[in-house]
Amino acid sequence: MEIASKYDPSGVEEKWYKFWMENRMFRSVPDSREAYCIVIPPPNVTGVLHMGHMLNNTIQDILVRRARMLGKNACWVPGTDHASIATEAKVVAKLKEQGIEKSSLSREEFLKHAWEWKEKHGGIILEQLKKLGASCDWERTCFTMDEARYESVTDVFIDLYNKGLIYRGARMINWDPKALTAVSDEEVIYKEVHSKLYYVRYRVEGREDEWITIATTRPETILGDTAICVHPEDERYSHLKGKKILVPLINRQVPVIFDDYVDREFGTGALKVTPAHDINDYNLGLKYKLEVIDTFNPDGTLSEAAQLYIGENRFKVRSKIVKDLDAAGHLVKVEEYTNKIGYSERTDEAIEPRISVQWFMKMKELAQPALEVVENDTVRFHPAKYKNMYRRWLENVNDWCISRQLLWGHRIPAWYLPDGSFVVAKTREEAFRLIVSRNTSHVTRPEIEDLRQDEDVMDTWFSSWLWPISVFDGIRHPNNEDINYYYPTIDLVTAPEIIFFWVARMIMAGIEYRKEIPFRNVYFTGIVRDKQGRKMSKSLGNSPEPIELIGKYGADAVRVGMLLCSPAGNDLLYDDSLIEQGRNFCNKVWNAMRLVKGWTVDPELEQPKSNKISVDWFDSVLNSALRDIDEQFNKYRLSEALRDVYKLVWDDFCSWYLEMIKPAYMQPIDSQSYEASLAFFEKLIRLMHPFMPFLTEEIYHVLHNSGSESIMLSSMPQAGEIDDTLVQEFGFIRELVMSVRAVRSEKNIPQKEAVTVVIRSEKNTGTTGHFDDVVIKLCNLNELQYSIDKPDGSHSFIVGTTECFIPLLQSLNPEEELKKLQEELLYQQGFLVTVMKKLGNESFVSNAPQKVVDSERKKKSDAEARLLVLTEQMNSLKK
RNA sequence: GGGAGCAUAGCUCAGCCGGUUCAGAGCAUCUGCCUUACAAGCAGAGGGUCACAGGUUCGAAUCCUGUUGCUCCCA
Repeated sequence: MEIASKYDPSGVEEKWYKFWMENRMFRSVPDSREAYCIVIPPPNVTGVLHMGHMLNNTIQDILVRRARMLGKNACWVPGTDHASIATEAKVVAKLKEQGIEKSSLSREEFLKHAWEWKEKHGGIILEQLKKLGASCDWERTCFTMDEARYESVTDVFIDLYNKGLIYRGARMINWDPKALTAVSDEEVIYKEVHSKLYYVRYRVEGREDEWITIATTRPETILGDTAICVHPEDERYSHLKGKKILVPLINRQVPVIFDDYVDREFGTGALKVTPAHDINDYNLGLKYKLEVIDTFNPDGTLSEAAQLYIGENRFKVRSKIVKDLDAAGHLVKVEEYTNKIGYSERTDEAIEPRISVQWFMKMKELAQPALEVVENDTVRFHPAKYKNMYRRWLENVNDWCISRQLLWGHRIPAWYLPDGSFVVAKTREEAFRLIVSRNTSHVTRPEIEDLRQDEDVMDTWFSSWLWPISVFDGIRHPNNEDINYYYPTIDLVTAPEIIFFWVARMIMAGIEYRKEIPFRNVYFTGIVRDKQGRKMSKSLGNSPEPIELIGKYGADAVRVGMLLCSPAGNDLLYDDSLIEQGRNFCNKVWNAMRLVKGWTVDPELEQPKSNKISVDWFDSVLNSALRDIDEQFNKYRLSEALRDVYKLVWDDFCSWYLEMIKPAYMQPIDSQSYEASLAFFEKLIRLMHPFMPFLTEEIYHVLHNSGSESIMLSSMPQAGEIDDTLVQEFGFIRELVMSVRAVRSEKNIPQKEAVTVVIRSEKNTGTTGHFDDVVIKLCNLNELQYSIDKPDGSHSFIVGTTECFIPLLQSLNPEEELKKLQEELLYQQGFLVTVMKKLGNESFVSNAPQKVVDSERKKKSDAEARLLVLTEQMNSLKK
């Protein structure tokens, strides 16, 4: 049967994924083996697969497949995240298209639409992961809002409330006027923007023409001013003690306060204080008991409290009020100014700091143990540099605002009585029982129907932080078989961007609810960027479509290509050529299989010595590589591990071993060499399988003439004995072969034309001779001779410290060669001088370790030997 | 404004506790080959004052200090 000379992944990939699924090979249930578990960072239900997912999930799949082949019970739990804000926005937009306003729907009606949307779009990304080859246990697929997860989140909220770690209160929070919800500090992105600094003068009360000038970037908040603040030691303003200032346009009387918070160098040194709309002003307000006037509505328009511009957008008001201030003689000057403004991560709307009643979670207590486990490497970060970032955040962490004014999410289990008091409970009935049992001073006992549940839902991350526990239902059933077996999980693969949002909080939740870390290692992937270093994004349109890429090159090629250039934590500059490299590698392996598969075996044939030694040599090379690759995996250097595999397969196996062993055209091979080669090949594809699951499965079945076995359930090859001397000896042979090739190329001698090579040495002294037949084959020699005499009329070259000749080959260009030799001679002489200098240095010989001194001595003798040979060669050329 | 990290070949990076002929790998470039597994290939070659300036040391790409440039995180 003819096998195509180009590997075609289409068909192959689908076939094997189906095969794995039908045989439930990704399925994991607890047993006596060691558990290896990864929980997927749940992708957002609104999302589709992007390049970042491809990299991230390729890495997870490699880890899982390898663990499985190492005999562990490997379990990769997939799932998706409900993404409160993003999903709600999608649903609202879709409803709008249908002419339905969100406000016209009840909560239940809206949620019905949201669930419909989720059912329709929420699974797309998981289907796409299958194309990549992801070996998740799909029977365990979870969703952050399915029944078990929903209830777990509710339980945790109640538990933390009862422990006093969750509280409700009025605080300055980050308000998203577009999504109409509070967001946490972590969801605010600060961006540098060009804006203006307005200098506005306020009149001192009771004076006709005495003013104080402040500088502000937000003149629209002037209407909420309740004080002017200056530095207590600022002489420019000390006469204003006890005076009142009039807020422009509305003439509100406000006090002058003195506080060293004010930066005297900034602007005029006088600060307007708007406690309702700035966190620092808010703190000043608390300190000086200032009035708080909230001049904005939730949607960012001005409220009645502003007195002017009521109902108009805050940014429109900014230009209007500037005009009006100018007209009223209050505007002194305007300067260009650059400052940083917070934007909502999800809606990109400018955040409005706002005082609002929200639910908060105390972080300090939880942070401490979470910091410790990372500091002492109980949880290891790869690369470790992220520990710094982690530490800084945890040491300065603020309370977490966990309530959101949205409908799509886990509803806050708090129940209010008509008088505003509340209890936290799972159901209305429980809440009612709690109230009754409390037997508070209610004059009239409330009815159960009077209870009103909190309208808000929780931050999405408040469900994600439980993920490693909740996917095993370990919150509701802390002693179930799954959680006891799979928890703690082993590895987490994620992006550094969510180290605070998610990683840190999972560690906190793990310690709080399992008294145990949630994972032992965190592998941080880099960001996939385009060639110019820009982050890939839909809006820039600089990202290839992952599924198309897989269709064009094959999933294996994409996996290999992306990982090859992506050391942990380093960004990856994506280019199609990476994927081409992956595809070429697949093709190389495919063709190696065609070669080996094409051999005919002659059982009568005795194994030639050259084949025997080639087999022994490659065995050592393979074992050595297996050791190195193990080590790379242990250090989570996956990219380097793949690079080692790539070199082992392409260079050592294909370029050297197969060339050494392959029979002449149409000639049969002996059975021992054939079996050995097959065994090597099988080890190699098993080694490659985690990186390239589809191709290796295909080859596995070709090599085994099919069958129902799967490579993914076979075992990872283990390193065996390494014959160092053999490997070293081959090092010389490799150089010899390369030198002969170089001579051929230089002298234009075609490979077909056989030549003779003479090695200046006694035959069979030391280790020479074992590879003679290999050299003869690779270099197409008619003879390989050993002689201590230099043959006349021959071309010479040096391998290591040994002189070699090709007789009957005249130097085409003696001068050129002489020049080269001269350069080499100079280099060696210079080198010898530096070595001699070291050895002549008393303190070097006495201080440096013996090993180093010995190696310097070896360098010296080697250099001397080469110099001798060089001089001889030059002399003979000069003749 | 505070903190962290990086700077090595045209590009992306490796180089662990200072010491092997240590200045490396892959890609790209150049040269020669359609050699019977593979042109998605084979065989070769060129290319770097290791950002700059000092210091420690017998010895520095590696450790220390400063300078410059870039990136990230936090407020």
